[in-house]
Amino acid sequence: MLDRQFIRQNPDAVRAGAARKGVKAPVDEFLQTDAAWRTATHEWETVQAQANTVNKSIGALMGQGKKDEAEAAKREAAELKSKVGDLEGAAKELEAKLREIELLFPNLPHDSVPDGTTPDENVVIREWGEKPTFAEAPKKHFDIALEHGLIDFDRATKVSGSGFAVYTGMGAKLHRALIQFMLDFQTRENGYDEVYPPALVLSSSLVGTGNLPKFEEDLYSTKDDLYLIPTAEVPVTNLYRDEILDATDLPLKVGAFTPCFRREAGAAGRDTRGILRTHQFEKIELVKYVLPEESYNELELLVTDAEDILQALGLHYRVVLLCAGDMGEKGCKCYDLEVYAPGEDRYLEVSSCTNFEAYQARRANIRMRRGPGEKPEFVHILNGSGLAVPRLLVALIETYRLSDSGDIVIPEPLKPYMGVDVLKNPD
RNA sequence: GGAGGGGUGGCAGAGUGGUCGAAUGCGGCGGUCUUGAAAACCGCUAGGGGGCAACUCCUCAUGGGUUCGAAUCCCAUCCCCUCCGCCA
Repeated sequence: MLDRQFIRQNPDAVRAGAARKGVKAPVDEFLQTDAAWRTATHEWETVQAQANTVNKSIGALMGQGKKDEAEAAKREAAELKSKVGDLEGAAKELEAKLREIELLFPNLPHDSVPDGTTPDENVVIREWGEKPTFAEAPKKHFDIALEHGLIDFDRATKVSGSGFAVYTGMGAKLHRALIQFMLDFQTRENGYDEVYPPALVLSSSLVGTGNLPKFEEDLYSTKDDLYLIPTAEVPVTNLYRDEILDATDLPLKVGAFTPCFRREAGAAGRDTRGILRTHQFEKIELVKYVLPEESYNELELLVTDAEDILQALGLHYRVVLLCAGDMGEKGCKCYDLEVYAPGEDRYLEVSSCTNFEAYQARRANIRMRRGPGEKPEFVHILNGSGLAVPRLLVALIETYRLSDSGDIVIPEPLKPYMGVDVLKNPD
């Protein structure tokens, strides 16, 4: 959601910003409805004010024992009442319509975001490490997973259909070790408060983050008006919905591990082998509530917080600044972290770090107050994965499988969690 | 699932159908006093919308209803608490 005042005063800037994302913002519809709403509201309030005055006078007249005058006032009030009802109905209807339109506006890209419509136009900001080299062509993760018995794809399909994985044995343990390591790291080293939120949420929470009403087809829903979360961003961001935070408590940093559920409706047939794209996956999510003037600085810090994991694991990756057309509707500025997977010979997105500015805060009504007597202001909200588990696991086993023996070397930080240094090739 | 109780401002806690957006206390802020602090005393202290402004409207869980008028009465929904049952 954008600031109403801003849209009124800068309709062209809103149109232009949305256009950079390849989205048409309903600016004209907004302006028209907004004007009608304000007119209707004014009319309603004027008559309501009259009615209030008359109603109050009735009480006073009764108190003074002026019965006749009170009766006359009652008749007048009754007339005003029906007028008020009509006007109120009209105003409320327009307000609801305005809100509906408002929720359809995309967020506007920041000035520092490059133009572009496809991933080809994203900009690589920096790379870390080097592409690992192998004596033989490195294996793909699903072959390694089968070789080591880390994942049972067939039984996953039997149990849940396509797009799921059953991690088995050391695969399950590695999966768990990554989660444990990342959460421990972000809470110990980077100052995030750990939270374990529900994986089922009300639709109102999804409106708050911007997933509804526009992107319902991406979500799994239940018969109970609850949705499965597509990311921990949803429950965590909504933690402070309708609250006014104390500015001195900012930045508020929350880290959460959850499963994530996505229908991947638009991605059927893409990345079908292995665990590159599944309907359920696990990740650690980092969410920050910050002062508006700090949010772009906080975005850079968020990116490095997520990078810390990849560096600790010694995995080659790059940081990509997404162009306006590729970053989705909700963000102002977004960096992707892409880890290199040797078997795939490509970079896999394991994190998207986004500054939403006040877009989500406005939808979810999350504000802060700078001091006593100050007006509440919307906070800026940022989030990023830190990181997504399956793709990280892919990069890990593809990077650390030794060509000659087929053994998988466990990187240093994971050893305490794994209890072993190497996954021996069973053959 | 059954029975009962309850949702009021940052918190606690009053509230008779008619100057109640709401007593009082605590907390917070400002002031007097003090070398400074404490204490005491005085004042201020909910959120949102519209309007340049004066001002005005809405909000006492939410949505309906009764009434000229609802925090107050009625109905529905949601949430919380207690007891019983069930359960990891």
